[in-house]
Order: sequence, then structure tokens, then C-alpha cells
Amino acid sequence: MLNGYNAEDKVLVAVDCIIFGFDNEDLKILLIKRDFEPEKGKWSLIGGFLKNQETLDDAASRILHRLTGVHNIYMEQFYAFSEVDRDPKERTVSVSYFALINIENHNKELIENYNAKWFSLSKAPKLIFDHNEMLAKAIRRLQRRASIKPIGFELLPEKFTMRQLQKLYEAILNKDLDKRNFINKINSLDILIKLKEKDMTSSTKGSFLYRFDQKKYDEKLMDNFYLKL
Amino acid sequence: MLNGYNAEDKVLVAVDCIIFGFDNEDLKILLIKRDFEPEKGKWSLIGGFLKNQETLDDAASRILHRLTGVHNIYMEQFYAFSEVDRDPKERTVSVSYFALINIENHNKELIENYNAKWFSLSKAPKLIFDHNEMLAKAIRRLQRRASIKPIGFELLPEKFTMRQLQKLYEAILNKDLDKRNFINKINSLDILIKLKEKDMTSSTKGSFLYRFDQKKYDEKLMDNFYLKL
DNA sequence: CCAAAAGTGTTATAACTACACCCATGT
DNA sequence: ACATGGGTGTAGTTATAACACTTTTGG
Repeated sequence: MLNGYNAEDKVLVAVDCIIFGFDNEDLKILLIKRDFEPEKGKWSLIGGFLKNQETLDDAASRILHRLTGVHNIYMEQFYAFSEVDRDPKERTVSVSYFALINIENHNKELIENYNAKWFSLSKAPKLIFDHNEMLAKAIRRLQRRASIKPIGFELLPEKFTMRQLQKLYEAILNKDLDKRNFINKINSLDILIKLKEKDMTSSTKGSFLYRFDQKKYDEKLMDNFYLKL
Repeated sequence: MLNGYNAEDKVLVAVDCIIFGFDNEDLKILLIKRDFEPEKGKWSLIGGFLKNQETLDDAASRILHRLTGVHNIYMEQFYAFSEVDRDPKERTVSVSYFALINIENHNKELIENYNAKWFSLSKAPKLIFDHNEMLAKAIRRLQRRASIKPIGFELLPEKFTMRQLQKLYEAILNKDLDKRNFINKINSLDILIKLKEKDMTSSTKGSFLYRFDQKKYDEKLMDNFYLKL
């Protein structure tokens, strides 16, 4: 390596992850009770520091894996927070990621060992530092993403019912949707496979299960869902 | 200050700015010819390093002001780039901002002193490091922003004609728009003030000038322009 | 036979797209 | 008188929003 930019300041770079999950009713986030100073014992997002030899994505994956035991979690970087005193201990810039995880599909013991807990969005506690601000921004980003491309399947089990999907979107967008309009809209996207099986747990009649069709989705390149001018 | 997180790695944090301008024909970006190693003499985005006692927004403002002489430039943080070897000299994480500037409204001498130059997007040269990737991402972000809220007035003089505005949107979205539909759409937003004056430079008939009405815009809280489900 | 959730279509309204001619003025 | 860019309206199409009843079956 060439000799560096000596005169410049170096700072700590943290990665904080907003982990969203869904329990068929509410949108939830995973928080940990912090076990070191400062702010020991307070609720916090899951985070860690960027190492010299990894990218931010690497760091986020590492942090998510350490807590949940799961690899290949859907995640997306969304903002760098940099108030000078945001961490009272030392100047730290934090790059935030949001992640979507199937709430059934992670290592419960790991999470318990980390003093982690799922909270409904509406019941989230006060968090350390600027983490509430991060959370608010993450929710807005998730809402936009969900309106723009059919994200969110990551939050459901592999097979799911229309009603589950609708409830998920209602939870993300924080408003009620009309059942028929929702189904028509989803069907018009033509990215789900309707299975022959039914889920019998939610009603006597049972409701058909669907799978997300990644192949069809990729073919359609659903990237331009924006309001067109 | 409490004593720090000693075991953690610190890195350099850079801020790189994609500065968009508009000359009534093309969307342009401002680039500088780099006058220090590595990659001396190559074209580059405008950047600098984050200092210990400033936020990322502060750093971006400082960098933009130093180059253009202008304060209060519209800017928006959009992504942190962190490939380990993106800067061969030293490990650097770069947080990118895009900025919109009225191309007439900056200090031309300053820009010349910095070896800076406006390039049409279609004629942008190869840039150092990962700056082409940053540029591509900035363009996509700008396009989305322009579809979502009436950004872009920042790129025009205070008084402008409908035709100028249309050309700007055509340049941003990189496609032709229908004159009548465009005007109807803009008028339906009801955020412009039609002035009595005409601009006589572009035609014999002259065309009416408009101003952006910040107050009306704020009242309307035009934040939910997204595809609704 | 009834409670509980699933499933299914139509109509009214709003938004978007495509499209062509006249106007004003300087040269 | 003509060349140049400015200005204007409508009709067809598509997307969205509002709305209520029937089906299934376990208890």
C-alpha cells in the first residue's frame, strides 16, 4: 500500500441493523438489551463496528448472522448517521441497514443468549443514541420499498396465504386494504404460484397457499414501478 | 469524553459529491481533474475527508462551498461505498451526496481554479476509483426523486419557462415528454406561480415565466407521491 | 345450523396517453 | 409572408377505489 493520507482524521464506523419480522399480525423489530457501557441495560438496535478488511455489507451480514444464525438475509443499506456526539463514548459514524427476516426462521436460542427480543413497532421502547431516528427512517424506507417493488415476501414463510400477505402489507403500510382490490392487484403482477394445498389452521374452509415465483419476478424486472410523469 | 472503543478499527471517511447542473439542454455534472496522487490528472468527483468535529452534511456543504462559492445548495446523502480496496492508497469509506445547482449561479473562477469542468452525462469521462458507479447510482436516485417529488427547480434559475422545466425533466428522465400532458400535470400540482413577464430570448412570441411557490409546496406536503397499493 | 374466515365481480371515478392546430412576433 | 417556438383541449384507455354477498366446514 502507498503511504496514506496522513493528515486526515479517522473515525470509527459502526453498522446498525434494523431487523424487521412479521408474526402474521404485527410488524416487529428485533432489539437487544445492551450489555456494555455506555447505556448498558438500555434497548438498542443490533450493531457492530466495521473492520478494516470487510465491506459494510460484509459487516452487516456478519452482525445479522451472529445474532440470528441465518445467512443470506435480505438487507439493504439506507443511511449514514453522523452527528458528532451521537455516541458519547467516541466519535462514531453509523451506517444503517434494514433487514427482513422470517420470524419463525431463526435461531431462538441465539437470540435469547443475546438478550434480544421482538417488539411490535407500536410498542418499541425508547432506544439508545439516535436509534429511534434510525428506526423511523427505516420504516419509511420499508414502506417506500414495499410500494415500489414486491419486497416483503422475505418476511413470510415460503408458503403463505393471500390473507397473510395482505396483513403484512397492512402492517407495513399501516393502513387497511380492501381484500378484493388487494388480491386483484397482486394477481395482476403475476409473480405468485398458487399451490393446490390449503392452509387449514386459520379457518374451517381453509385458504390456498401461494409461493413467490422468483423466476417470473426476475423476468419482469419490476424496477420501474414509480409514478411516471 | 469516556475512554473509547479501543479494540476497534478506525477508517478514513470521505464524502464525494455528484453535482448536477442544467444548461437548458443537457443534464451536466461537475468534475475535477485530480491534482494529487493517486490517479493524479484523472477526472474525479469532488470530494474530501470527514473531520472529527463535523457531520457528513457539514462536510458535504463545506466541499460544495469550497468548489462553487455557493451556500445552501440542495443536497442529499445517498449511499456509502466501502469496497476494501476502492482507494488504493488507504482504506476509505466514501459517503456520497448528490447536489443540484443552478449552472449559472456559481463562481466560475473558483471552478476554473480547481480544474473543474461541466460534462454532459452522455459525455462523462471514465472516473477514478468507483466514481462511475457512484455517478450511475446518483442518476438513478435523481430520477426517482424527480418522479416522487418536484425536485429539480433547484437546477433552474429563479424564473423559468415551462419549456425549460420540461427540458429539464426530459434530461433527468432521459426521454421525451408530451408538451400538453406535461403542462397539465405540472399545473395540476399547483405549485408554480405564473408571472406576467415573458422570456423573449427563445422565440419571437416570448414565453411566460414561472416561479416555484415554496409555500404552496410546503402546505401540500408532497411526500406521498408513490404508487399506492 | 351457525360461526368464522375465504373467495369472488362490477361500477364509478380518476389518471394517463395520444394527438393537431392556431398564435404572436421578428426578420 | 414566413419561420420559429408558444400555447391550448379532447377523447379513448387504463388504473384505482368503493362496495356485499355466497361458500365451506368444524364444532
